[in-house]
Amino acid sequence: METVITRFPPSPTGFLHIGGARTALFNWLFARHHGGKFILRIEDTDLVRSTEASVKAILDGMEWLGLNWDEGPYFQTQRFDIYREYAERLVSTGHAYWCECSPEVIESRRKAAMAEGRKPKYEGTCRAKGLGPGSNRVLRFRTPDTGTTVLKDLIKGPILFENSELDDLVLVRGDGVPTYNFAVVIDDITMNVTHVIRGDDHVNNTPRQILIYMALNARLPEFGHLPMIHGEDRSPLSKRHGATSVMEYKELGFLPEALVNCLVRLGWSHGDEEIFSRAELIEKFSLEAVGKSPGIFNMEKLLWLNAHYIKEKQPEDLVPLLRPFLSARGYPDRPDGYLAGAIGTLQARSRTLVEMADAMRFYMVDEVVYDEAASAKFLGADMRNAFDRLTAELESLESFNEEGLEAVFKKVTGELGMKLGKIAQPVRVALTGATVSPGLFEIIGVLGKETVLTRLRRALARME
RNA sequence: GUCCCCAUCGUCUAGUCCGGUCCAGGACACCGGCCUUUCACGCCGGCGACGCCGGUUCAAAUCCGGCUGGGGACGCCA
Repeated sequence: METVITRFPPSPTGFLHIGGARTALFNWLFARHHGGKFILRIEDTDLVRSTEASVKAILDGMEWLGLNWDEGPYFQTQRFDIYREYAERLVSTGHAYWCECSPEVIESRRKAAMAEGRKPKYEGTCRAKGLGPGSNRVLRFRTPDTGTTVLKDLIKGPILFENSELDDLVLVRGDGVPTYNFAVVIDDITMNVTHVIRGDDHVNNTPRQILIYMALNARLPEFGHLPMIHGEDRSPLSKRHGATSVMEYKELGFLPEALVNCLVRLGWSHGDEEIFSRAELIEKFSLEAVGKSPGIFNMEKLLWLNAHYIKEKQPEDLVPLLRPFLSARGYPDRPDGYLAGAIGTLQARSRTLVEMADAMRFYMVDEVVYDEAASAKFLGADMRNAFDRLTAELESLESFNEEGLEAVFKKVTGELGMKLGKIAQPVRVALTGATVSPGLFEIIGVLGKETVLTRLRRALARME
């Protein structure tokens, strides 16, 4: 089999969104699985809406997800000469002609057709005029009047289109800029793309594109159309469904491996498996296992996956990822080792880095803030004695490890004839300010002797 | 309106190509229980679906037709 070449061609009119990211991911995986090439191409022929900031945002998103490309990014605006050459070829072979119909006329005919319940189509007014190029004239493709165009879709199977349903699409605009349907075909031909994997919304463009390939005598690539991703209400994913930009997920504290895992399972499956490492994805990915029906993006599953990947990581590896969230909260700076220790106690309790950073507060601040209800309930005068004894015992404890701490707590509770549970919550409140936290001995181990004693004494002082 | 696509638990899906092994399996969420110094994690259990109607067949989630529902496209946007 020849080298597989796929591409991801975003238009730089916004951020890299969830749908685009999945398309990119599937193209990337397909190329990697087959040991082929993955090309990044920026489709910026919409001069008005394209921005450089969007290009940057898309590249950032790709990089964060780890979708590296082998060629590009190419920019369509830098390839006008190529398109012009192919346009001339189509004219000289009788596959394209110049049209002088004004956009206004076309538009009003379109509306009229819709109003009458007909499919709006360009009638071919200028087909036989034999016009040459001129200002404001567009170049149109001469679509065959009869016949059937077949799209052999790798995902959906064969789809038939009657050529009579199609009209003479514009290849080059009045200002000389090529349109999407023309530019993609030329790009995919000249970049030797072998597999076009893209969103479902392009199915209806495909017969037109196939006709252009045929007019150019170019070899057809394979096509695979992915079903769309919808929001909870089954409408196309948009802002009102929450975060749509990939980078927003980074800011919400998600790990790229979780998003990738979530995205790949939307439409693709491998038996009953849910969790896939990058290497496993590359090994197992195939278009045959891609489903045909649209899927709904499910935040709960993403959270579960993210929790999984947070648990799986080494605490040290989480430190640099968490730091931005920590400093955003204005916590004092702490050494890596200390942070890693704290993270280790929070991994099983955090679904996102945001949750983790929030839960980190008591590890970071110099003085804990007591939850009022908790302090009223657990830091009463009845605990004075126990805290007194505990403080004294801890003061003389050499190593603050689990065994030593447990021994101390057992000794004190034994002496006072109380259960561990009785003293645990008050100590927890004294150390963290709240009733919910990681295990007591874990916390003490991370906080260290000095801080623990300071916090216990401060709590003791409040017990009047 | 016209053309195109899709249809299994609330959600993601396995099974559908090659009918019987499926009174439909897994995962998320939800509900119980266990573990336990709190909360989580983990473990165990529960709830829950083949859109509808016909046809073919000894037998249909699986094949065929229709209907309904959803989505997409119909731009000098991509």
